Amino acid sequence: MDTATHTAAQSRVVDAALELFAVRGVNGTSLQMIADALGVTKAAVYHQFPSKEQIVVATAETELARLDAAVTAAEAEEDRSRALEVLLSQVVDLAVERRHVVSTLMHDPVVVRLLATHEPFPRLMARVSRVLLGAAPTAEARVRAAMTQIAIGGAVSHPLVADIDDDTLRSELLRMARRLFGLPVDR
Amino acid sequence: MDTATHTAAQSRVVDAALELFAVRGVNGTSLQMIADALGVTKAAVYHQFPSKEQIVVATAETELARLDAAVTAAEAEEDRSRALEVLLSQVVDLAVERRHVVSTLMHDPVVVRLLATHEPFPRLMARVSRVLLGAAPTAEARVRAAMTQIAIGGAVSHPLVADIDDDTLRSELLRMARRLFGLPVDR
DNA sequence: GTCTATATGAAGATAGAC
DNA sequence: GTCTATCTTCATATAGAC
Repeated sequence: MDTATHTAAQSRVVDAALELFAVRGVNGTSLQMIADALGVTKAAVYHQFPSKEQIVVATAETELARLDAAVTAAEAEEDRSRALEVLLSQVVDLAVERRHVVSTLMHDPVVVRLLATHEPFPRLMARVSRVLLGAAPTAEARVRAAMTQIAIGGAVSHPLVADIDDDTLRSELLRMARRLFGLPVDR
Repeated sequence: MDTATHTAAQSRVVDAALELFAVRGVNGTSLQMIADALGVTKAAVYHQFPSKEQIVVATAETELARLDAAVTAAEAEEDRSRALEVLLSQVVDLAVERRHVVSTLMHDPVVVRLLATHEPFPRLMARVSRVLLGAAPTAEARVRAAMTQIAIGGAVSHPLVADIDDDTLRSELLRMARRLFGLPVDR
């Protein structure tokens, strides 16, 4: 999942697109809007990416590179509790840091389809789920894993927490997540 | 929040629109698609609603009527724990029953804007939050309230729980929600 | 309540010059 | 890397007949 293969001009497109996607959704964001945000024409944007879909893929890749790193770190832990702790804390960090874009990327219909069908995204999501599920994928474990992914990713952009600073939000989210998994909460 | 003011033809439009919105998002759903799903022409749809926006409003009203009922029931409880229990259990019921559409309605950019700006939706959302927050809107309480709304609404449509039957999903979600609020879990 | 037909604009995308 | 100009398709929306 390489971000390094992007030129500077491509990165500028991705950054501008991401901000717009977060507010208006992918389908609500036209190439004209992206071009306007960059102060260039549509044709200039098309010179960087062959289609709008490829811009969406590039934004998803950029954001998910760090999720990949987090799940890789978790998988390296032998003890299940430690693996969970590593994944939850890194995912919370990531979600808070990217709080203004994370919810869209998880819920936008276009992105959802991409994450479900376009490798390497489904594979990455399966790895995240595997760590959260543990050995026994009971109904309880699956509901808990689903709630965790959704709750962390979605809560960071909820109006109720809009004026909570990053540090507080991070620690509160982590407390809630640990509580769901029966991990020690205080540290 | 009246659903009864719709004619049969209007209700058919709303039902068809809702199914499409859930899969493709509002911006990804054209009036042509809605018309095709109903086997009529676009003009026939425009005869029922003056604009696409009004269709979106009607779908939101239809779905949120029952959330309104749930929060009204909760507000009638004097004891805070009982109010929470009433709201959580009814919201879980509602979310599970409407699991294929609930996530869209909470996250679609068009609907989100509507819920934030178009009365009576913001008022309803504020009432839900007030019950969940309780007397002291601390950071912890706000994060918990945000996580709860998001987790219940979003988890029901998560791939991980796709093949869990409604009854199991309902009881597991309720267990998780109660755990977050320190309510008794077993019953 | 539904139709045909049409207006008007904006979307994604391409050609080719600078 | 960016531009102007253009193509095609599809969007929302309206007029008026049946």
